[in-house]
Amino acid sequence: MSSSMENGVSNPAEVRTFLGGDPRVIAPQILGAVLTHHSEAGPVSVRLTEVEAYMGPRDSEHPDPGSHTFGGPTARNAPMFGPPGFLYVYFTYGMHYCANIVCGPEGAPSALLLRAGEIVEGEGLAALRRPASKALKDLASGPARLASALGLTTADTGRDALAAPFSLWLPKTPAAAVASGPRVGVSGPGGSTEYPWRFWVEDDPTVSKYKAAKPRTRNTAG
DNA sequence: AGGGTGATGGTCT
DNA sequence: GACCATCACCCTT
Repeated sequence: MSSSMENGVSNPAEVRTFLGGDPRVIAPQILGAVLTHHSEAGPVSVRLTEVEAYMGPRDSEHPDPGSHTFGGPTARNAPMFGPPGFLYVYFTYGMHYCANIVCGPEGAPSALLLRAGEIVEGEGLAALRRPASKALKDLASGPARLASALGLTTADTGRDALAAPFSLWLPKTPAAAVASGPRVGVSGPGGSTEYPWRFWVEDDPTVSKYKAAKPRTRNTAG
């Protein structure tokens, strides 16, 4: 066993218990964790440096208008209503995937959006999947970039992140300097400072660049 | 270093 | 049919 393994936890039962609570509490502690995906082309591992917490539906103790569960269960968000430790992957903007790890006890759905990380294994494969990336630190410096680098698509939604072909390793000592602020790309009150549910490792170069979304109209003529 | 914008389709009302 | 939990690229400073 490697020394890094001795400094952390990868036992699925232990990790699932850890994920079974409030994602806003889990978020600062999961930073530094390493998620691995073994594909036929090889493994890619990412050390998480930025996550966002999303809470349960309307009738929960903490209503979250920014969450996909706000309107209640649908076919898409079904994994969020299941047990913790499973993946919720969705397709957005007609071209990108974003990956979450489900948190909270079953019946009180919540999740952590994996927003950014450092590729610590399989850089070559990750770079093949992310041809536009010009620097190693940008391979997973955004939610769609991270999903792409790991090779995650909606085919992976509902799959167990703690069992083959996935694994999740948790460090025993959490990241020292964690910052928090409003979530990115969330419109309405869910994106305000009243919901400072984005957490990141301070001064880490792989954290995504915050760019406020500007409202735009789309040309539907034709 | 940072703003503007085209691409492109699932999901839900 | 409006809205996206976005990215890359092309501009201007």
